[in-house]
Amino acid sequence: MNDIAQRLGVSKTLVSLVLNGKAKEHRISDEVCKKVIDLAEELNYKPNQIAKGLRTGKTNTIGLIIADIANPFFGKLGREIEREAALHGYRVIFCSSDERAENSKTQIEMLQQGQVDGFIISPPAGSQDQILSLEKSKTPYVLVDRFFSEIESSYVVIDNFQASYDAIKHLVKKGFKNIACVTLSARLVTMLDRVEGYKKALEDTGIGFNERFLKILPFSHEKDDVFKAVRELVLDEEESPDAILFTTSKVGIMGLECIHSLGLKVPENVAVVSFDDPDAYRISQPPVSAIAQPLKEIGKQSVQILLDIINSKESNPSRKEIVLKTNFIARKSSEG
Amino acid sequence: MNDIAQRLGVSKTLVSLVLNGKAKEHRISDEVCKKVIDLAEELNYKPNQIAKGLRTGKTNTIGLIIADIANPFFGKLGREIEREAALHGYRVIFCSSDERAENSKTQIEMLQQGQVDGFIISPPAGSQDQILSLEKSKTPYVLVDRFFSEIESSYVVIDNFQASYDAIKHLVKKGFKNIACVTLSARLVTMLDRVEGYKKALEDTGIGFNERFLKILPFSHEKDDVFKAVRELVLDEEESPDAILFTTSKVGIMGLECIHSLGLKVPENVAVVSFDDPDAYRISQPPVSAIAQPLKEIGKQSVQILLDIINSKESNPSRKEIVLKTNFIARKSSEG
DNA sequence: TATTTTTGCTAAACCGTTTTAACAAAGAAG
DNA sequence: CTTCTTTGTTAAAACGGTTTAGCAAAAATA
Repeated sequence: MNDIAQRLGVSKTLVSLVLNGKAKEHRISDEVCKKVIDLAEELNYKPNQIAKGLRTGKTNTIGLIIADIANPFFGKLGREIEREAALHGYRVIFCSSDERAENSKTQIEMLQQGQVDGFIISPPAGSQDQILSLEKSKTPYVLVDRFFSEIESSYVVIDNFQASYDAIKHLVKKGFKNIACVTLSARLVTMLDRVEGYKKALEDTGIGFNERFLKILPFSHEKDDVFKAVRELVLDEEESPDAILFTTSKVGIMGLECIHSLGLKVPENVAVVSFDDPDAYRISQPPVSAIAQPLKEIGKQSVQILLDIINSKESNPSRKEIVLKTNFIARKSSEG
Repeated sequence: MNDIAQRLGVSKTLVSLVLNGKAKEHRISDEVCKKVIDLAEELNYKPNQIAKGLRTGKTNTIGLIIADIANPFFGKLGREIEREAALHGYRVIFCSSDERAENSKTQIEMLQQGQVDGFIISPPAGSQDQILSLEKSKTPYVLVDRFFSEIESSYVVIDNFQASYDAIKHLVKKGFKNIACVTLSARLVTMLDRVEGYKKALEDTGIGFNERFLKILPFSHEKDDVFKAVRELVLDEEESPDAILFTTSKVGIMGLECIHSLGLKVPENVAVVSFDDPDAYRISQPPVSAIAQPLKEIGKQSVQILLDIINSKESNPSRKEIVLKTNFIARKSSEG
C-alpha cells in the first residue's frame, strides 16, 4: 500500500479509502480515484489480511470445529459450511476434535486469540464448560448436530426423536416386530433423542419396549464392541430381533460388517435401518435404508445464524433453535 | 499484555521477553520473571496471534487445500495432516477446491495475504499456473496425492504405476483374463500412472492391452457417465470383461452400484478391484479388494517437508519427492 | 578513585492496515 | 472584502504485540 501511495505521490490514507470503496463519502476526486485503482490492479495489490484484522478486529474467518472429519457426514457438512461461508466472504478454519473434549478445548482456545470472528461447533460429550466459556466471553457461536439442553445456545440440529420414530413405524409397517437398537452411550441429546423416538414408536404401535433389544455401546466404540453387541443380539437363542436400528453410520457400518461375517442375510434374517446415508449404504448389497440428514440446509442455516450473531450490534442477539426434518430413504435392507 | 505490565509496574517489553522464554538471554531477574509468569497465569493471558503474526511475519498456520472434502480419502488425510501439524504447534486452515481450478485459485490467493506460512495442496487439474505462481513468490508449499511433471515441486504421492501393476498381477494370478479399467480423463499424473501400470501389467503377463476395455470418463464424472461406461463394458455381447479395475473409489462406488443394479454377481460375473479403501468396500457384499493408501504416512511426511521448507533459511531448499508404497488388500470381490 | 564491564530493564520503532481529526484551498454568501 | 462552506487531501494515532538499541546502576577491574 505504501508502494502505491509513494508512486502516486499521495497518502496511504487516500489509497486505503479508495480501495475500501469509501472514496465517495470522503469526496476523493474521480481522477485520483481512478489512478489508485488502476495502479493497484497493475501491481496486483492484495491487502494484508493480518494487518487488516489487527486494526479492525475482524478476521472474516469462521472457526469450524467438527467432531470427526474422517466421517463423511461431517466431511460433507464441512463442505457445505465452507461453501455458504464463501458466499458471504468468509473463510473457514477447520479443526476435527475426534469426539474428544480435550481436543476441542485446545482448538477453541487456540482460535479464540483473535483468529476467528465466531465458531460453528459440533461439541463432543463433556465439553459443556467450553461452551459456557464461549457464552461468558460473548464469543459468537452456533452448535450443529448436537447441543446441551442445560445451556441456552443457538443451534441447528435435526429432529432426532421424530426420525427414529418414523423409521420404527416404517419397520413395523413392513411387518417387523422384534426391533433392536444399537446406539452409543454418549451423553448427547442427539443420541438420547434417537433412543427415545425408538422407544416411543414401539409403545405407540403396541409392540412395547424390550430392554434386551437395546444395546448401548461404550462411547469410545471400537469395532470389537459393536461386533460383540450385534452378535449378542442376533445369536440369542431365546429371542433374537428381526430388525435393527443403528443410530449412527459408523456403528451401522460396523454392524453390517458383523452381520455379514456371521453369514446372515439382510433383510431375510435381520432387517437394517440406520441414521446417516454414507455411500456405503447405497452400494451395499442389499442397499441399506437410511435416515438422511439435510446437510445443505444445516450448513446454510448454521452459517447464516452465526453471521447474524456476529453482525448484530446488540450484546444479546436472540437465540435461534433450528430443528430440521430428515429424509427417510427406504431401501432393500428393510423390505418385509 | 499492557494490563500485566501496568499492574506490575514494568514495561511491556519485559513481559513480552519473559513470556517468550527470552528472559535468560536478556538477564531478567528470576524474581520479576516469576511475578510476570504468575500474573499471566492468573489472568489467563493468551497473546493475540494476529498481532504477533503481523510483527513476526509468522502465523504458525498451514493452508491445506484438498480436492474434495466429501471424499473420505481426503477427509482422513486431512485429519492426519491436522494431527501432525498440531504436534509441531501449527494450526491448519482447510479448504476444499472440489476439484476445480478456479476454486483453488481463489483459496490460495485468499490465504496468501499473510494468513498462512505455507500450503499443502492436492492440486486440481489445470492449476499449474497457481503452482508456478507459488514457486515465483517463493511461498513454501508441498503437493500431495498429485503433482505436475512439468513443474519441479516437493510432493508426497504413492507409487500409482506399481499399485495398478500389482493389482492387475493379482487378478491375473486369480485367473482373470479380460480385465477392464474405468478411469478419469483428468490430466493428472496420478490417473495416467494408474492406467500405465494397468497396461504394462497386461503386456508383461502376455494378455495384452485391449483398447475396448479402457473406459475414460469425462473429468466431471457424473453418476450417469459411470453407469454408461460400466454398462457398455459388462453388457457387450462380443467381449465383456471378467474383471474391472476402478482407479478411484468415487468411480468404484458408482461402478458397483451399477453392477448391482444390473443384477450381476461379484465376482462370479465380474470381479472388482479399486483404488482407495473407503468403509463401503469393507461392508459391501462381497467386500471389495482395495488398494489402500498410507494416509498417516502421507500426512506426516507432507507436514514435515513443509515445515522444513518454512524453517530453512536458504532461499532454495532442496526438493523432496516422496513416493510411498500402497497396501493391496485382497477381498472376496476378486476371488477367482 | 577512575574506568570498564555487567546487570536489569525500558523507550521507541516497527509490522500494514484503518480511522479520526484536522487543515489548506477554493467557492459561496453576506 | 470578510466569513462560512465545501472540497480534496493528509498526518498521526491506533491495533497488540516483538525487537532493537540504549541507558542507568551496580560490580569489577585498573
